[in-house]
Amino acid sequence: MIPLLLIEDEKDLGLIIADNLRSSEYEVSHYLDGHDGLKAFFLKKPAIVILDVMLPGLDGFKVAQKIRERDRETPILFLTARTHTEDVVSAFELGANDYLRKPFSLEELKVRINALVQRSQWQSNKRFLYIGEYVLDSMRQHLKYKEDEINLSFRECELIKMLYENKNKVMNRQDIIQAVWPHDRFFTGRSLDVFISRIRTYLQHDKSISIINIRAVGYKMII
Amino acid sequence: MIPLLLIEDEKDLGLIIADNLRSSEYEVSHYLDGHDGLKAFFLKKPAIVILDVMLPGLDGFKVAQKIRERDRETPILFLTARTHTEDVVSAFELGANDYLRKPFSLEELKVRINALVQRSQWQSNKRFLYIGEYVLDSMRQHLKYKEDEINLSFRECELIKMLYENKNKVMNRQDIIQAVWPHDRFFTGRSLDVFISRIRTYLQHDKSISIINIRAVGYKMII
DNA sequence: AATTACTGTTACATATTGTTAAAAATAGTT
DNA sequence: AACTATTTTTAACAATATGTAACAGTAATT
Repeated sequence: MIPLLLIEDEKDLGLIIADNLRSSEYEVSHYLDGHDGLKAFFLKKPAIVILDVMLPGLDGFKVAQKIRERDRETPILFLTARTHTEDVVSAFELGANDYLRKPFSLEELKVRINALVQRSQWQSNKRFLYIGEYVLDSMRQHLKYKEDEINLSFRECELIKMLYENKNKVMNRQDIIQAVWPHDRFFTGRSLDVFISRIRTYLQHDKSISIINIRAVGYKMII
Repeated sequence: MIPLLLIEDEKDLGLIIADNLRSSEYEVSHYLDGHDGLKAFFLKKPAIVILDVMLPGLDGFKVAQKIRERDRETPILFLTARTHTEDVVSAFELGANDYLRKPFSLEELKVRINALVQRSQWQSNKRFLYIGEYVLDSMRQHLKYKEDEINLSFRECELIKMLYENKNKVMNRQDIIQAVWPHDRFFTGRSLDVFISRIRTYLQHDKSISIINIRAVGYKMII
């Protein structure tokens, strides 16, 4: 079940949406007011937020803004009755990921929600990562290149996943270590370098993939 | 300029869209037919694809499918005249990232495109700098001259980038140091001069590039 | 011209990273 | 428990990046 936060003041509409989504794979928390909704966000950490623009108390834009101050990942989908494009523009500027004009079909809403959740990192337990010409099956810890399949160890797999999910960004050593060796609090050794070396050789067949070092900072996977 | 591929068979609509987008920051390639558009995709590697559903030759769904067989990253936005939600469902299943119903406002289209491009990995429109006869891949930290490719270190790359982005302007020492050595707060040494010396030798093949010193002030890249 | 301040260049010292092999730890099996 | 296979860490050495020092060269100032 995927936790979903719905903030919508029209009681009936809210109920219908909530009901409909519950019957698929979502666990819906429904709030009628901006303040309550915002509080619930930080409490429940939903995978996605469905947010009405016009709300009593705190309007949808303000709620989105508050959310984005502390969370840049969770997708937000706006529901809007207004038709002005400026609204849409400001919604996107506030970090909205999509919007839907009322009236909308429930089918359409579901499609959008699925799309957003699927590509959001809430699903970072995504099983298959398509890394250049490689396919990483993070569940089975397999790395496939064309017909060849390599068995990865747990940490090898975690490291590749971590770098790929942050591709084209510099990841500093500490953050990588935190992510891949979460329990070793006094990790001082050079295992990371050894693992980097190893996964470089795994990934060497696709020339468009490279892991570069930023001296005294960390690593960056480029693809 | 961000490369954008538009595949739309209605000539006039296509022209209007292309025109409008060109005036912002997009470099639009417009194709009227699925087959041509698909070919163009692999040739031009656009940052985003705008794809009409109904097309002569290969329809939009098939084009998307073919694209997704080899590329899972580039965002695809569908334009559809049909209203059936099933269409939308199948579009998303094929890997579409968004869709827009005709008729739509150009403003809205732009908003959507911006949102998609921004969160896609193609933010690297600054990736390649064309410095005289050299090409700097600032992501991979490579400097290419004709067939030769040099691996740059992180700071070498930053320095070249910094000077090139401010070409023909005098940059004073402190500003350069701030940009390239952001953490070293008590950097007093002469590394900058040494690095300048080094990148001068890297860039020596193209006589039209020079880095001159402005005594007691800083450096200026002339090109 | 002599002095001074700054820059160019080279060589070297040091710190960080790359790579390989072996040791140690862990998990799986008999 | 003993043995085996696998994973992870450590150790050692090689390669590279960066900073420092030294000295040569150049421009400005006296």
